[in-house]
Amino acid sequence: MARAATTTDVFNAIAEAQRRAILDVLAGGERPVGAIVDELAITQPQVSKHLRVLSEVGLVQCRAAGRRHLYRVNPTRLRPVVDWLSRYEHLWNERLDRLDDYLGELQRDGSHEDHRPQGAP
Amino acid sequence: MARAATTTDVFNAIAEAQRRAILDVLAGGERPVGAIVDELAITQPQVSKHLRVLSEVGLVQCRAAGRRHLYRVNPTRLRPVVDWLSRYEHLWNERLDRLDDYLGELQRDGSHEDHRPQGAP
DNA sequence: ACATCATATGCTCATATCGGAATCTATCTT
DNA sequence: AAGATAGATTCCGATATGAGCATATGATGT
Repeated sequence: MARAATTTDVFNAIAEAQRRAILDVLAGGERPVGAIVDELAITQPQVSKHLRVLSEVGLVQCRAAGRRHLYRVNPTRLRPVVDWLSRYEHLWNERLDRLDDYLGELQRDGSHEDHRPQGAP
Repeated sequence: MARAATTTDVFNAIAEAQRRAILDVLAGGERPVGAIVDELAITQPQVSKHLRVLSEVGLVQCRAAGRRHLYRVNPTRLRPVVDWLSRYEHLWNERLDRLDDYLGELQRDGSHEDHRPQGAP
């Protein structure tokens, strides 16, 4: 056997730095492919292929809008990674810092606001 | 270029399921190679090779004790992954659950006990 | 219908991989 | 010293990869 397929699981999908970069762009809101191509220095076919991988593991979702395909990140699929990491977080001592972050966030927005539809300037 | 080397960064190193399994074993404490071989169903050479990869990215450290090599996990090296994930955690609505986990942990340790919000089943 | 824009797919290539089997090195035991 | 034990390393083969480039698909506007 060679290395596991990138579409095997989320761990393999996010192993590639460019795929993480794409997700980072999409974390700013729904974007067409071209916007990713412009923002990162990757060719359009590469972006499309990476989006395909991300899509197959469910990390992004697509919506057709005219001749454009709008991609958005689906962060819930990162859960296996978060869960796995949670076994190790307690091994180093930053619970308090992280707790403080969460408390701060909680206090700041106070409500359950969820899908901010991209405040495009 | 082919896929990035597994030793490129932590993301690539933990992409392989067996390597994560090895780390999981080591999360239970320092272990010799043979203990990993016994606990997981992997051949000794494979375990050694995986340990080498994990070692090169700093996820494990080795200590020689006689003819045995005791490995232990170095969880601080998971930090890049945690940091990257933190950009996405706020995008899904589990702050409260996670907060509760942290609060629970905290209460068990005994420090900071007055941050507990009311209710929270 | 046609030209154009936005995206997806197909191909080829070089490369790093994981697994298996054999072997080497270092240390302990008798 | 000889043998046994614990790990590490090397060689091999099969495979999936990411990049580049050309091309196909599909929607828009005129």
